[in-house]
Amino acid sequence: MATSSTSRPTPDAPRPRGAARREALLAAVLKIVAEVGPDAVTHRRVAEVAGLPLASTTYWFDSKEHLLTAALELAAERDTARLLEYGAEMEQSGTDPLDAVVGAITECDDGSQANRGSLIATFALLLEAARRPALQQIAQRWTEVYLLTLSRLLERAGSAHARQDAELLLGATDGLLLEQLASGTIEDLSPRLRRLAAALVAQP
Amino acid sequence: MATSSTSRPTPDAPRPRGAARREALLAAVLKIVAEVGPDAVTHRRVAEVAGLPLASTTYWFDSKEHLLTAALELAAERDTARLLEYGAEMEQSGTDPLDAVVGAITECDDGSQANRGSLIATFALLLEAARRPALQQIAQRWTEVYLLTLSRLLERAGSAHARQDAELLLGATDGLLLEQLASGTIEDLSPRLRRLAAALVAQP
DNA sequence: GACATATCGGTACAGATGTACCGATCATTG
DNA sequence: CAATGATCGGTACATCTGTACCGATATGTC
Repeated sequence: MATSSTSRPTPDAPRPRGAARREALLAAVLKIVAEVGPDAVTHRRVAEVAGLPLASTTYWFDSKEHLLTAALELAAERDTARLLEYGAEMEQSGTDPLDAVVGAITECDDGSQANRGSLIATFALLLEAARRPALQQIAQRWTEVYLLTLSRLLERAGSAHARQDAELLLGATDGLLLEQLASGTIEDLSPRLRRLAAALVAQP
Repeated sequence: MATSSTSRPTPDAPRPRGAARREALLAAVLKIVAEVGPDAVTHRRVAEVAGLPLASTTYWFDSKEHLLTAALELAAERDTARLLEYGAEMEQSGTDPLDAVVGAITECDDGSQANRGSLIATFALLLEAARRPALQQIAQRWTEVYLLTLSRLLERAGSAHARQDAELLLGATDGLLLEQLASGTIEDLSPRLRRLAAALVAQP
């Protein structure tokens, strides 16, 4: 057995031999979620997309549930890592804080056709969290990292209620993105978010 | 055959005999989506939840796809009807426009435990629309009704860019609700939305 | 009343599904 | 080198899936 509890091999360990397979399987899960939906994630399809035998899915992941959980974890980790890096970058360079705020959001979550798939996957997995307590912790940490980064930038931009403003800004972004996905429209959100950020910062 | 094209019997018609069954099936779909997820919507489960024989599902709906589409349509229709009513009410009574704006949103989409289920169903179906063009039209009309109602109220409240503000406000609401669902937290969004609305209206 | 049609309920079936199992192969340790 | 355990790949199986079918019943029209 390679993994009994949730995602044992990845975190620390000196990377077991088949770790590449594990990652290929997770990548396949995310791809399928994005292109077809979470209900299309079956052992056979995951194996096929990853180019691996069926049994590899049950070897590396105890169950389908585990497969989905690990995939959300991976997506969240990647996203937060990218965001933290971006945040540090913006704090060092002298970029206009308001630009940095909008950039921090649109950088990761732009509505481009290329990212549309992974965006759908993200929302789908977030929604899964609404029903599985095990995933809620991941979702919490995820939004927490976003809020921390945003509120720090907002503070530099002169916001008197940086935390509250960050919450509203992040919420607006997620909501607008979801609406765009649902209605099939594609527009640049930057101007709107900039207007929102400006309005919030100007508020005493 | 009772229904060949998408949702024939419901719109006008003198209500065919088995309409009650049709509605019971749709209600069952929404219930399942809310409690377990869209992938749990199977003919057998729908029939069981609705207390009807299996064959009734294939009789009233051509396919599983049709079943889901009709369910989204129903949810959207109910919601928009309620919103339009609320909007008209607020315009007649002399309610403070800003209160009305926040009320229009929280009235329908409060985060109470009772509504949590239907809220999850709504988001799940919205996400389905991201992948099925047939649903995008419904999603578009849905958000359009919201934007129209909100922007009218915002105009009365003195907003110089009512339409833009409505978009941001609606986006923020959806996003915050989704984040709450995903992280398992339950808080009253009214104060935050009120602050947002005020900030937007104050912006020249 | 009789007839056509809508509705109903039970069942059948081919295919997909999650997962268990088992023997082969590989890397690593002693 | 031997041996031990991780890794692999193929297959089996009970169950669930969507949907088709068919005979029975209810309803409305002449």
